[in-house]
Amino acid sequence: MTEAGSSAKERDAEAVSRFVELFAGQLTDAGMARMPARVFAALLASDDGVLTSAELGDQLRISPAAVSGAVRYLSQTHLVSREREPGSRRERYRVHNDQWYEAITNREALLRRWQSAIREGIGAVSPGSPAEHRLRETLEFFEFIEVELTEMMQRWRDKRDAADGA
Amino acid sequence: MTEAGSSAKERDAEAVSRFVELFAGQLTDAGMARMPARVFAALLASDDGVLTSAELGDQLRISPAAVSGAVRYLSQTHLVSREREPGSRRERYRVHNDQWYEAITNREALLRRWQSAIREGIGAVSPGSPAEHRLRETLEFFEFIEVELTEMMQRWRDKRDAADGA
DNA sequence: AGCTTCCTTCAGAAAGTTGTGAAGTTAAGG
DNA sequence: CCTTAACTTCACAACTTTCTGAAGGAAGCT
Repeated sequence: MTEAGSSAKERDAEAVSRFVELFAGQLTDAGMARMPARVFAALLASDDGVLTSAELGDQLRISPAAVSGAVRYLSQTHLVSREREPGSRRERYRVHNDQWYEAITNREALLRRWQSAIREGIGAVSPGSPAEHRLRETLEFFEFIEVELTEMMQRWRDKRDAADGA
Repeated sequence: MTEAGSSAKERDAEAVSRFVELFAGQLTDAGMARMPARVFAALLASDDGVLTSAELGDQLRISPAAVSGAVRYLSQTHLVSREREPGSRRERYRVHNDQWYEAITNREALLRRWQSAIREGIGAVSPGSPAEHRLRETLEFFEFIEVELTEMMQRWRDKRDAADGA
């Protein structure tokens, strides 16, 4: 009876489910919608990082429609990729570490929109006012962050490559 | 008639309002609740970075209750600070660039919770499995980010100090 | 001390969001 | 070519969130 006890040799479905819900909850708090968060967490904890629609619906007790909505969001934001096993109509969803690290740190589009909004603001306040100064500094800050994030991810890739190569 | 035309010498209340709503919208998209976002944007665009409750309610067309809720959130998250002019019951809210840069980049608490959740997950999957490997790398990534963000903000402060000192 | 002004809290109405069932679409497989 | 399995879309119901008006409380001013 090696698998009946809590020998920790085998995957404990219940403990995995607890993790999935816990981590999904954190992601939800951080702003991600609930279903995408749960699907993402389930994929992260899955054995090979791949699950089918049916497996997801089954594990999370949600309808096919909910799975569909969640994976659409996740693949649009590049947190997971969809695959189709050739000669099957079963779709598979995969989480790939390299991909989703990039996805969550790629705030470039967001930062650009913010910068653009701030420039609007600079045009609206009185020239030379403290408000203008404040907004200019804010703009500089966002520009700084944008560059820094890019460099940070390059450092991460280097670190990963070094670790894998060793 | 210098102020009647669009000479851009004066603050254009309507243009400022457009900026406030635009930027607040971006913040809302990024996950911030609407009222806090609007209040924050209004403070950013205000002349001295200070507004009273009444001014905020007036400018944004919202009830005192809404102002109250918004500033409670904003001061809890250190995006604005509250002041009380001595000998007045009028409260004033101030946005201070240095403070809120730190606030929005300080994701330490969040990252810690994520790390802790991931550790749970590592305990739940089969030792030696790809799932374990994936979760361990994820944990490393979050630890990396935590350090990097700290260093990034130090670089920002240095840059600011250098610019101000010059 | 009492009045007044301002802020906060709270219950509830209005608005928004989410997930489901059911119908529709696509493509494999006999 | 028809059947059938799988995914998607859509309308709606349940649930949440949000903002307001009204009542309550704190602190200055006379």
